[in-house]
Amino acid sequence: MSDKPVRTRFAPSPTGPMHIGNLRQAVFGWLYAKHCGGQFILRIEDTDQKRFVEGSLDYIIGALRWLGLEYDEGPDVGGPYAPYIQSERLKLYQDSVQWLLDNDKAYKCFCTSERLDRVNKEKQARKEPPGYDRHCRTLTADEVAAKEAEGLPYVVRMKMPLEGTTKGHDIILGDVEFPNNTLQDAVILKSDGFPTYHLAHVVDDHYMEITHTTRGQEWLPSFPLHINIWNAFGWEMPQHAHLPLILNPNGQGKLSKRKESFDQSGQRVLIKVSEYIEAGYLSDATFNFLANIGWNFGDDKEIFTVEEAIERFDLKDVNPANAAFPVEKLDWLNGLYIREKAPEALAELLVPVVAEAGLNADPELVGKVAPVAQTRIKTLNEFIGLAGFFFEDWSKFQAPPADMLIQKKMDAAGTKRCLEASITVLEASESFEHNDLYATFKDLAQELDVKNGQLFGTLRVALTGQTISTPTFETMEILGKDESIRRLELALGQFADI
RNA sequence: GCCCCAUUCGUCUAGUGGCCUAGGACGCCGCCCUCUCAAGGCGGAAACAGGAGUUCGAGUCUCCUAUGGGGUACCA
Repeated sequence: MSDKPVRTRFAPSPTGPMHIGNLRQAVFGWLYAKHCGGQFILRIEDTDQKRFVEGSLDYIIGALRWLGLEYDEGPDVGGPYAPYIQSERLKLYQDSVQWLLDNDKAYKCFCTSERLDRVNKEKQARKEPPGYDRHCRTLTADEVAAKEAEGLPYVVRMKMPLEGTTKGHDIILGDVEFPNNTLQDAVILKSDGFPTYHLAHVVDDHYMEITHTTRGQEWLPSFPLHINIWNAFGWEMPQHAHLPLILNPNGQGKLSKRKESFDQSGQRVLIKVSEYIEAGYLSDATFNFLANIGWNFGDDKEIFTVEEAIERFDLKDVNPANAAFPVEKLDWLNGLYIREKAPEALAELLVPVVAEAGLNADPELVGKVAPVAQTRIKTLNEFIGLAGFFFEDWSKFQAPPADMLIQKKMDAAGTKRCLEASITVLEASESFEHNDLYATFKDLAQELDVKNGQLFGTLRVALTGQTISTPTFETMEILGKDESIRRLELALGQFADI
């Protein structure tokens, strides 16, 4: 092992919106680099032209920035090992492949896809494992020259060992080994001149001086291929960590953006990072949540800051087992982070949410409402459902229907009486501070011989038009005397005919 | 089919041979508080996949089976 500075990378493909499971892979790589005082690199692996999706780079960068995973080098920030986009590094891969060819570590394969299909079908018919039959591996130099002279397209395949085992070591999994007779002569350079992932990532990791790789366990089966590529070049291999996968909440299959899944309560599981942002999840809560899957802080501590996580994190402590996505825990965690925010800070986060909902996001009003909603929302967006009425046009407030105003074990006459008495009390009220209001109305309930809940419930509905809302007297205080009375009178109007 | 990885409460996890009568958290249930909904407080149910070994002693080590997951592309 060397004493070179630790360098990790996150190397997504630009195939569309960023996946939440993908973001967690980035968290672990980033955390390890930070823990070691090293560097974190963003590299774009776009060697498959067909899967390229316009705008992907923005999604990737946006997601990383949102979560606070700043990278030291990358396509938009540059760095000493630029470029950081694989399609801009083709020469390097082609030269590397040429070296392997020259040194008998790889060979050109002229087989057509038709022949490949046929070979596979025949193998299957004989109940043999599918795979390339290494037909071109034994071509003589003359034969190769002849085919090239014909202008036949070719791919380059890795010349894998035929016997023995390939042994590897993984930081999380420990020692792993694979029988070589089950390995394939994988394609490393495609006929379009682009390398495959297998070749490109090895070359890049080497030249970018990556010391520790992190990637999902779905890559484990190709680990022996990569080991053989590293060995063929004679390069010192970085340490590898195959991270556990995030499975659907029911544990069936890995979390995928291609097929939807649902949690226990029937809610669709959010997959794209942008969906989490739009739904009003906080980045620090999301970070905490993601870091807690497959890794834990220790000391029975589940709530921690980014700094604390950096301090403690180590790849070797990552749990090797795949994990069902514990979505419901994010709601709890997010609610917790919301509650712990200073009210002003929360209000600041809420202003854009209110505006986004098409409401009047007056910062002063949001500042008043935020504290009374704080313990009642798990995501920023829930603020709208609970307290959105504050930000509607007050002059357009409609009186709720009578049956909504009438509380349990009450009738229209009784409700009317409550409203009338409440208006009288409010008009006479000197203080509009919610504690005073509470005391006043508690007395009124007694006078009227109704339960607190009956009187307060009617007031709540009259004031908010909702049965679930911010607390009644806090609401009254924010609405102010005139508006409160006006709304009660509107409600009273629903009982005009009795 | 073949190869690889994994397996502790419903879920995320602690646990690296005696400290385990298995700890924490979410969720769930109950009680308290209470103007709704929350939050908060208190309490509860709930797990070492199964079988053989190794050992004085196994959740912890080995093997087998089962189950789950991943891979098996000129995709990453």
